[in-house]
Amino acid sequence: MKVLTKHTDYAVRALISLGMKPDGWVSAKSVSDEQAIPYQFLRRIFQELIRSGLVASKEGAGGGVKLARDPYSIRVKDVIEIFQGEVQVSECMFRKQLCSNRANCVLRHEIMRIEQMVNEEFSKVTVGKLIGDLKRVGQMKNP
Amino acid sequence: MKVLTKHTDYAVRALISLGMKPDGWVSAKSVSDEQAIPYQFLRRIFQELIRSGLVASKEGAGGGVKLARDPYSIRVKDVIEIFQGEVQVSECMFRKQLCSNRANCVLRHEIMRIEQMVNEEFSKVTVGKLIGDLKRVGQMKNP
DNA sequence: TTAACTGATACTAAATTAGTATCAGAAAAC
DNA sequence: GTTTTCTGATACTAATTTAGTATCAGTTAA
Ligand code: FES
Ligand code: FES
Repeated sequence: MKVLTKHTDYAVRALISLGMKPDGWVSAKSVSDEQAIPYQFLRRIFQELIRSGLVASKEGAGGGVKLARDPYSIRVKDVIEIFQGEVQVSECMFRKQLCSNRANCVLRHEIMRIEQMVNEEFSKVTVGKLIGDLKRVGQMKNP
Repeated sequence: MKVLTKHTDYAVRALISLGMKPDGWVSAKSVSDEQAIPYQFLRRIFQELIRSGLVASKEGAGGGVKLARDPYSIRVKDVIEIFQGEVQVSECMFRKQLCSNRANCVLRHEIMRIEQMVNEEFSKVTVGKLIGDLKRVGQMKNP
């Protein structure tokens, strides 16, 4: 069971990459090279991030992308939601016909409790925090 | 983002169904009818559950399946692992070349912390507990 | 006017998930 | 002893999701 798809994975890494070069525009090409993400795939990921307002872009030579917001305001949860939709453990494990009182359903409670926890956890992790961690430990190659 | 697949969903519901009729063998057909799960699909799900030792089976007329263990010992986590493998948030968000010190990787820590929490939560929920909840609230049609 | 970019969108490939079909064999019922 | 009711095993197809590619139009700076 894998929770994060490549879309999310690449997107977070691309955002971190941008967050580490806060001045000026960065081309998708350079991020693609640096992070070894397939170029065209990354292009489309950026377009989503741009549409969602996390990333700003500038066309033409010398253009590129950069973070549109404070890295600490960009939560991994936001990225997941852009590419994978709302976290939901299961639509509804027990169908309506079996579960007359949906609002009070105890099973649903269990599931939603877990859902909420996952959401909270992914909300705590921001791009800014990840960059901070990386810098502190000094693991990422390109500074 | 959906965490549980139909396999897991159906399996848990089938296990609850069995757990509610603790005496004697129950045919896959009757569970299929009761829970509105495609028959052949359910057959294969039972075969997995049998192989994994959660369910016992008896061939021939009058045979069928039943829980092989105490319902309180069957965790939803076990079922997930049978059908969807280990819960893992992401293989490794930052590749080896970017992340020299895998053991100390801070990003990995975040991810594994979340992974562990999800696992713990799904470990707390057992078939027995779900049956207890259902009975207490009296929602499921067939007793 | 050319080179380096993004915007938009159509397309293909691979993997996973969901579901179906079939045949063999065991046990009970008749 | 043969018919019916069941599981064991396995092969197959369909649908959906995920991953990745390709192309062309348009913008900007040099
Ligand atoms: S399980 Fe869906 S409402 Fe109860
Ligand atoms: S992100 Fe994979 S080890 Fe650090």
